[in-house]
Amino acid sequence: MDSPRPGRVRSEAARLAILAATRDELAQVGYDKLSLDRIAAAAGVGKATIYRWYPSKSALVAEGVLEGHLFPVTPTPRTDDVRADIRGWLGALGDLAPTSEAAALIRATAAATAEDETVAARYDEQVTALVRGALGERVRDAVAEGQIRPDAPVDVVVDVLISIVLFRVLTRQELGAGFIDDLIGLVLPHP
Amino acid sequence: MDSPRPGRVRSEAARLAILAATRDELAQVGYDKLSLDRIAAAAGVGKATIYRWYPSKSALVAEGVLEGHLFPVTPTPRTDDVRADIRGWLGALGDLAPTSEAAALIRATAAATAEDETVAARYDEQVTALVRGALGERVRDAVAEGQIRPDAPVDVVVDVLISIVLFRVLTRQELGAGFIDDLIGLVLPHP
Amino acid sequence: MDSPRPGRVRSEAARLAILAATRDELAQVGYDKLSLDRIAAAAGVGKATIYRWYPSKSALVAEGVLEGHLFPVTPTPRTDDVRADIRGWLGALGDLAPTSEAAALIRATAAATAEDETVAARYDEQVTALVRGALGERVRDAVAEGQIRPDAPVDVVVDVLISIVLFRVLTRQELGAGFIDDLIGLVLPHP
Amino acid sequence: MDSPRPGRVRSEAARLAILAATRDELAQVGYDKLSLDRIAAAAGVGKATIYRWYPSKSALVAEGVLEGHLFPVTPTPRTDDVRADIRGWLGALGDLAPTSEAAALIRATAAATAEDETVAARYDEQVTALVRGALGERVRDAVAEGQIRPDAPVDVVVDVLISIVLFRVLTRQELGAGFIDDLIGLVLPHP
DNA sequence: CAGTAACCGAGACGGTACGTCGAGTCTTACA
DNA sequence: TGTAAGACTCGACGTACCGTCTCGGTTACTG
Repeated sequence: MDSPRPGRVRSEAARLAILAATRDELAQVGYDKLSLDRIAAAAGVGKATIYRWYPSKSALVAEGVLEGHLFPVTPTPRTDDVRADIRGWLGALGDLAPTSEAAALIRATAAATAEDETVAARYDEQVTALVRGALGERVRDAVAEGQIRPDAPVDVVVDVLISIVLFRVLTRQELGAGFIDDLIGLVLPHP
Repeated sequence: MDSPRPGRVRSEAARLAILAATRDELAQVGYDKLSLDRIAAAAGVGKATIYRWYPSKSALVAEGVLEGHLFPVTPTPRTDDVRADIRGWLGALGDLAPTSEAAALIRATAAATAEDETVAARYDEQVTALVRGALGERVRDAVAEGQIRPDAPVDVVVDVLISIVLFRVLTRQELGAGFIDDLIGLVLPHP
Repeated sequence: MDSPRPGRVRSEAARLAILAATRDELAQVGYDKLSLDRIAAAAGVGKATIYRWYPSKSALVAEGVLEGHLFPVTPTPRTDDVRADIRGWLGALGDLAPTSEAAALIRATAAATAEDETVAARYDEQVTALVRGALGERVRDAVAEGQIRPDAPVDVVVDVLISIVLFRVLTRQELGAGFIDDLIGLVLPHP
Repeated sequence: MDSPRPGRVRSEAARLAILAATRDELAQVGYDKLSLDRIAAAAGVGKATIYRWYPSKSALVAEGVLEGHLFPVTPTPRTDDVRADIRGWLGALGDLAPTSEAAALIRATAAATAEDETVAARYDEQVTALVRGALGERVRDAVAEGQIRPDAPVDVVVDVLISIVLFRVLTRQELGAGFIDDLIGLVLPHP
């Protein structure tokens, strides 16, 4: 006889549809006006299915952050020149139009971070830590290679870079080439 | 000549009560959960009186920013040593407990900035510009006095300082003395 | 001696404009949705001017009734035949389309009467009494002329006629020729 | 076959609570001042639940009429004497104090009928038709038994009776014994 | 003929209720 | 037992009126 194991298995399709719909909603209307009714409808999912796994709106956003579905962390291509690399990374983010979907996502995530402490914790673990790791490694290598003054406080440098990007996106200001050059000159000091 | 419009004049008492109640609400529950019903009740004001003057929740917050009722910009006391001055300013902001009312206000304002473009513009004009002006003047004087390397990009330095403070408040991370020292060493280079 | 008080005299133009606008509003949207804001705007009058003279919405409607501006009491043309006269009066009211402005006014007045006791009293004095007087005189004359059975209860006959008209207008039913003929045969009995 | 729609079924308890609260409100404050907020609170029901099923205030009243929860149609006890029966029915309604809850309900329903066409239709189907049916049957039987002149227009007689009652309740006039006797003598003619 | 007092328009005020929408929970039928 | 559908309570939204209250300005009688 078969062992009757009643119960339907969790639908992975539903889970992914929920996260995708959440990301779309976030980008389009922001965190404040996020509607779980709309997300459920767009994902073709019952509202209860969302609440079965995410206890609240902010938990859903946090989970999206955790999954990496929300925040497009641009990888840093690597060359021999650390300043060119960082300039490329900043430039890519700086080229984001303030009206672009990616910028809207960043702003929505920032709003969620401001509103909810658990989202802030998730954001820090899953997004900031990744960027910090990647940038930090690149800068540390550059220090080892002698491109940067050996006493440069690498963690502070990385935090400054992240902060500046976030600030510019939040306030919808451009991140111009001149500003980037000055910034690199300031925080990546020659030996 | 501007002819005074007929009708009863706007009540200044109501205006101030609304802004005060808005500030309280913002600090207590954040931008996302702001309730105009509650604000109106707390201010002893009809809801229509709020909507008569502010077309939306974000406009109300923007007006609060404009009036300077929301954001407590700590003035920079001035000594002979620019690094001590900046260290004092950063330290005062760094001492804000993440749970303090002032920190909650900053986070709420940041959320409003992220959600709404017009708030972002107001924020930039009325808050960032003030801080930028005060810090910029201090740093420029220091450059003139020879405390800082003459080719330091003052505007970038100031933006970095503001960004870092905002980022730390948003992510609810402490702004420790070590971090502050490293930061000052990095962005206020000796000649 | 009794000297008339100084000060500006009441504006008759404003008074008439208010009553006219009230009548228009009543016919268009009914008593329930009557808006004093709209009436004031339509009459080119300040809201306070209305409230200076009428303590409430229902008082305004009552005053309109009193002035005879609201209810078009169709006069009864008189011939030798009382049944033809009454048939003519009923027919004129019966021809009112349920969507006509006059029918809407009657319904609005009925609603006001139902809602407010003072309006009911005014309605009775100023409208019902008029119709009762005119119809009653006509029927009494007919009794005297021998067209109607002498023991017919004239007041009851008149009340029946008024009631039937009001009921039909309220329920938006037609007042057909057959019904009218049967009604006249019933309540205007031959000697 | 009607396939049952998915989803939670409509709560009968909520439906009945809404109708009961509506009846109470109608009797207390009348149609004009009906407050759906108050009804929802009294019924222990969310406002949206009311609006889910009734598109407007008048539709809610219409449904109440349909359910027979609003209008207490006094049944006609039957004896051998049609005039005594009708006199009893009129007397029962005539004894309603103008301030009684039942009279207030009738007035409120009349106001709703005047304001809204769909309520008028419902009222006609569900209330007038019932009374018309019961009274009509009684009168027709009396005609067959020879108590009333055979050519009496029964439908008109019944409409006259209903109209008179409504008119008296609307205008808050008493329905005295003398008036009732005269009325019966007029509309229920002996053979 | 200047004062002055009641009038007027306009419109802001504190409230109440509207009809809609969203959050988070619960209850169906189905798979 | 998980799922889509959808009804439920609660509470906020932004709008419309209510009835009251200033405003500046306009008559028209009075001293």
